Amino acid sequence: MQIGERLFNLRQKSGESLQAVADAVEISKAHIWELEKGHSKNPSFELVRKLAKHFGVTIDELIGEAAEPNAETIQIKRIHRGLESLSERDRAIVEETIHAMQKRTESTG
Amino acid sequence: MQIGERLFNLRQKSGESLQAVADAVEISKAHIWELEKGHSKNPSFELVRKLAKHFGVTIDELIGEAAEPNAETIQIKRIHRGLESLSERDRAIVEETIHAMQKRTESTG
DNA sequence: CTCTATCGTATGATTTATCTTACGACTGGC
DNA sequence: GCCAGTCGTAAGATAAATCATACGATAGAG
Repeated sequence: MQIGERLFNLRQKSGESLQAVADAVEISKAHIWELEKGHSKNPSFELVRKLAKHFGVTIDELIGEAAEPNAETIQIKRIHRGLESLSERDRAIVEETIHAMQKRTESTG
Repeated sequence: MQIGERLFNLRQKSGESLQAVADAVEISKAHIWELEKGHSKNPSFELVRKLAKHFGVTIDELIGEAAEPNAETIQIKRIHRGLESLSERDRAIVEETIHAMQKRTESTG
């Protein structure tokens, strides 16, 4: 179970500081650290939910026995989150960019 | 969200007393009552998990937050799929693009 | 080199979840 | 009638989560 260890791994993979995830889930960075270190176990359900959402993993992936996602999927999920804050118009631009990248990659290799 | 209300309904449906579910999830009956009455919100994740298991519902059914996909989330999911076919390098570029868009939107209003 | 910001760490304060205990209302058995 | 048990309710105590703050180390800007 060790939520602390998972939390630490997820944070390392996403390359964020304690403060960054603390801000994202609206909690003190001290508490994030305490959770990672195991000085605090049994976080509230609400906090677990926020953490899972922020890291783009399911609650089972954060707490349960499910395997941890690799760096690649974390990057994708982080982008995914960023998309939500964009306007539909901007998202359309992003989508075109991706299509262009795909075509370029196809022809190159 | 009102976990208390859900809890009460589930308990009524199962016809159990406060003490019965308290025993089942290994917690005091007082606390079950406090949760139902809303005198305590934000139970620990572990407790929520036990309660869901005891009542035979999923955590989502206990806490309740079913999200029907709208047009926006559909667009996002489409982009998400596109991301998977990109190289890590290209994805990093996409991410920067999104960040730039976010900043522009922030400053604009 | 110095100043400043940010990193992880850590401690003591505060808030909140959770527990212990007890109450009055209501039952069923004697 | 009374006694014992269980019900939901509630207040007060305790434990634990969460916070506010500060420290030394490190890295970058000037």
